[in-house]
Amino acid sequence: MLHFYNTLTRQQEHFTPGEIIRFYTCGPTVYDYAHIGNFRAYVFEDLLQRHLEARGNTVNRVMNLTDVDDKTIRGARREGMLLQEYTARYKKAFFEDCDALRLRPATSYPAATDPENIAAMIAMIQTLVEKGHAYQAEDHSVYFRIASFPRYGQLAHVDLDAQRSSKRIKNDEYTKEEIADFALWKAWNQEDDAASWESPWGPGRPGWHIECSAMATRLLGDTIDIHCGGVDNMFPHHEAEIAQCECVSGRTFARLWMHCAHLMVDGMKMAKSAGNFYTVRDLMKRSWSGREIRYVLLSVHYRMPLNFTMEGLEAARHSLYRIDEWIRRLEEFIQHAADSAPIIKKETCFTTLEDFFIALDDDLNISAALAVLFDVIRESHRLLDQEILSHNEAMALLDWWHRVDSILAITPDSHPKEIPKNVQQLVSLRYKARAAKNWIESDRLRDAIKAHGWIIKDTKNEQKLLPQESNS
RNA sequence: GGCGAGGUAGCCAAGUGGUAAGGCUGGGCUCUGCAAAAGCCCCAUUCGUCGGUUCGAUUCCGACCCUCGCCUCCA
Repeated sequence: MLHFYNTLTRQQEHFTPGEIIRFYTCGPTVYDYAHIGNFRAYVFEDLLQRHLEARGNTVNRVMNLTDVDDKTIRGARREGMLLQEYTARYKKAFFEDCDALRLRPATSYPAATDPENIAAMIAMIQTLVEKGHAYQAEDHSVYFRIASFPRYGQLAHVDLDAQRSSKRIKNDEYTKEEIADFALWKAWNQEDDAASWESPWGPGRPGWHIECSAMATRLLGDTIDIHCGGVDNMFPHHEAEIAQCECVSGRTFARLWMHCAHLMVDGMKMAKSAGNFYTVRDLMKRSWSGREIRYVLLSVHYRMPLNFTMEGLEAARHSLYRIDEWIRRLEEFIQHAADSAPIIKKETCFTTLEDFFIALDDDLNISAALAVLFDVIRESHRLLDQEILSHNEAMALLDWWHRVDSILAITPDSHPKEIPKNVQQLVSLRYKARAAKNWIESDRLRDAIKAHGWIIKDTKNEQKLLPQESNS
């Protein structure tokens, strides 16, 4: 039974999936490399999708790409590039980073500037204007009339009347009926350069919120099952999406809203000025691998603030090695051990395997799920040590692991690195040295091999070579 | 000021009205010529503080302290 915390109701609710789960996730604004805070949200969404799929559901997930807004226009201008060229660069980078973090691709990645999306946005705005939910102001921009949608503020539990009287908000936009009214269509101005589309209200570009509303409903229908994002998108972005969609369709926009908490770095908000601002590629340059970054982002419950540190990455690395070693040992056991090992009662061991998935059913309780994994790892080592694990049981464990890893996606890359010739030579030299019990030479060669990026593990009758973790 | 999240061992982090999962670090041991990114074992009388309810609270209630986030376009 799936159970998720719904931001809308502030409660855990049963989630009953339909035939296809319609899932919308707010994607990046492609004006720069996405940072690990952004990716925390995407990893959380990936975990959710993978778990839903592991539970046998079909997920139709849409992630938008915001490729026109103030920042993209400014960036293109600064670099003297066309907007499309500029955003193409960061779209490409975004997908590279997604691959590095092993994010499952969404079903589609609509971009705001796709003609069919611009058309959908204009159609929505038109309907809103016709129904009296929107108006064109003196500056030629079109705004959503908050006063026409009493439920506005419901998701974030924001009381707009209180906001209105707040001193913090300066009424410096005189053209809007109310300060909180937000732009649906922004009239063109000089600084927009070529970022302009024709509309019934004159040339201009879409507002941010209408993008998501139009793309979500165009691709997934009026009512979607799950809508995710970071907490900071709750207000006003998601609030605005609800207002727009529900005023157009008259139906509930999203049944379930899920928001992940912020990521912090070294206990502080990540900021370029604080020098603690990381992109995925920054970390990979420092030789952290995608799966290590993924593990850190994955291993803290999504509704808890995540404190990202180098120590955390280090811990992730060691945890992953331990998992690697366990898989390696199981595989080796299956290969080498004939089915002569004594059969023990299967049922008495590993009764907790399903608990991994049951933990995730409970609002993605990843900590409890990982605890199951590590318990199983320890227990199977014990049984292997005692030589009472059966061949069949080892196969069953490996099978289980494949199901688990279809969610976690943390196995090392399946293509082992080619061992360079010079390293192979050093290894064979070391073999001879060891046969002659020349330990000084053996140790020297071990260091030499390590300098080439390979770690040696001596076992009873062979030298095992393992690549030091690098970008993978 | 308004709204919200959180304070559990050196660090990260689950959880429950009945006496504290898991990971990392550390210590011990096994293996090893020595090693190791190997394996096993051990490591919180205690869950921010102070009261209350209770046979019993880390878990429920109240107050207080601290940290963090959002409050109009930052995931």
